[in-house]
Amino acid sequence: MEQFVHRREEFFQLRDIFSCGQAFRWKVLNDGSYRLIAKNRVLRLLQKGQDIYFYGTEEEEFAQIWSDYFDFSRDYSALRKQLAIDSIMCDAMEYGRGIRILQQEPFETIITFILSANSNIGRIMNSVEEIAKRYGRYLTTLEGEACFGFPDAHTLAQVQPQELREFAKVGYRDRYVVEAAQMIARGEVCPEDIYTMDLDRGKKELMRLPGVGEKVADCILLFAYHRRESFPVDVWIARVMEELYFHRKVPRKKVAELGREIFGDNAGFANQYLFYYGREHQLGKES
DNA sequence: CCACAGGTGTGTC
DNA sequence: GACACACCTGTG
Repeated sequence: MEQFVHRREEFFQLRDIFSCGQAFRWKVLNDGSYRLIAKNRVLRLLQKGQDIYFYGTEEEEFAQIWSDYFDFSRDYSALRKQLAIDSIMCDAMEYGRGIRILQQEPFETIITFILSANSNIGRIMNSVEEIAKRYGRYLTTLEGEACFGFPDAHTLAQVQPQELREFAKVGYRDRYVVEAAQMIARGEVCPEDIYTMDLDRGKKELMRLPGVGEKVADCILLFAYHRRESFPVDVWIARVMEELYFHRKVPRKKVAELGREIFGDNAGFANQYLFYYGREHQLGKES
């Protein structure tokens, strides 16, 4: 019998957590459970109502690794009360009831969000999968499929950009990925240091990496460094905010500023609820 | 075949 | 600092 850990949580839905655009290495299996690859480990998650079963781990590892990864120490009930400032947020939070912001690994998050620029979730997931298959460590085989971890900076630093383009279909982002990995491998940018920086300083540091602009830096800060005040503005968030809050066209930079003003310290959570709600309902799109 | 989606980098004013 | 435009691939 495979080892597992059981938790019961009101605000936790695998579907919401994985399809809200923050993570790319998950898959729904035949029985409706989810397979997640993270931290060079494979986890299988099964949810029945508010009961969540984490297969392939035990209490000690769960406490050490997965508890923080799934943000178990946060009181989502209290967070939701703080964010219930208007009917828009209430609707968005009801729709994305089970969203949690994951605490993912910095290097993997940096690379996957470099790939995310000017792309879409399906394509990003394919690219990341191919990169792991080719350069990552073999972990285990699940339902006949081999699972690989995400490679480290030293490994990706030695890859030929052209190879990445051919195998992983990353397009012109090939050199961004390799050059960013090289800067990190050389210690020019140190992902660990960013944990201790304030938001602006951390953002500036990340933006030294090629392919990392305002939006990607904000995503990395939110999804890897758990900076909940970060407010990434992509095309969806811009549309949702313009349609629901501003009722006019607003420049990206201003949307980010206003988002932080409206939602304060929990702007990142508001952002995720609104993104998920807006994108699923195709809000603000013409025709 | 063509249109469209999607952030960043670069070049121009 | 504001803008236009190129960049690559998948999908409709």
